[in-house]
Amino acid sequence: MPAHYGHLARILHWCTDQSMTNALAQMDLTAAQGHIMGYLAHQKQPPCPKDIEEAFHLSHPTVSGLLSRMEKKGFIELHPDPHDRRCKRVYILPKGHECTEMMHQTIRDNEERLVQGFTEAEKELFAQFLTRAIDNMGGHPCKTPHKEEPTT
Amino acid sequence: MPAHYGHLARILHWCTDQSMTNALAQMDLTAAQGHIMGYLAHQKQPPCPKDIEEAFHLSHPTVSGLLSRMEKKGFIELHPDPHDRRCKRVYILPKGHECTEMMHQTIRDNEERLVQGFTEAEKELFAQFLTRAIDNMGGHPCKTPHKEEPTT
DNA sequence: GAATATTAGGTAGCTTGCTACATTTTAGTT
DNA sequence: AACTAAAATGTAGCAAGCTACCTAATATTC
Repeated sequence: MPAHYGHLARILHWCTDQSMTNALAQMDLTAAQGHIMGYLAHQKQPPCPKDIEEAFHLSHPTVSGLLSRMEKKGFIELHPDPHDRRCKRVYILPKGHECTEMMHQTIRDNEERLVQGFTEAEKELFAQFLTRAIDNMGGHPCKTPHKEEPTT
Repeated sequence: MPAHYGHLARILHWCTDQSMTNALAQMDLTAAQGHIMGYLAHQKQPPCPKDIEEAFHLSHPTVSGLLSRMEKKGFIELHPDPHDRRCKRVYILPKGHECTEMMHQTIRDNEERLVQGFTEAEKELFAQFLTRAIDNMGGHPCKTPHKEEPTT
């Protein structure tokens, strides 16, 4: 039995995820809520829950629950869209804005740390290997899971 | 911004996980329940819930819930340990045994497929890169997450 | 031997994921 | 204009993770 690539990939993913989760916990955000904050910060217009569902491939009850908890903690506000009374719009409050730079810094730190001691050639090869392995597994069928998510 | 190694690792992990989850679903097992079946099959003695908690780093209420649902579906049976009335022992029923070879075959298929078209040297290098990246991230602090788990 | 500590497990209640069904509003058809 | 189809969200209820607190049985200690 050679190397367990799948298992190694799981562990590596777990490491980066853990790092972000810890950073978010210090701001009173759960991992899932942090992912959504990251998405919100990248949007030009306040998105509606439907947009979030599609970006993260989540069901609408899941998004609904996440947003209401984030609203309760004062990170966002939900207001009905005046042009379409079916929709709500998600607005970031100041407390929410404070999180995003912290999150981006965490991502940058992780990326740097992950390939610490790699030569430039090794970095390139590593990325190629990961990409080829993903392709071999049939790519990411649901387009790109967590597409807009700046996490990890 | 170079390659997002963390993100690629997440996607690769997702691919292999998906493959196992689909295989398990055909046997009326959820992913978490399948992981536990794999563990049970590798034990010499029928373990108690406590052993499972430690092997998978899960809380006892979580394990308790999983086992009771697996028992309800006829994959396992729980009997009190005659030597220690605090403990229960988890016994695999025939229906449970049917799952494990299928699971192992799925793992073998995934591993092979993942590095399809890789030369032997490339395989070795890939495993090294993954391991080095994990080390750079501080390893897997909680010893090895999902240690005994043959899944992925 | 009796009091105390540890250990295994249960229960309650939370978050985050899901599906299925109901509701409301907009869009499209005739 | 009225009817139907589609779209956005809400609600109910389940799985799987957690923490916190409780009970019962074994181990330890005095």
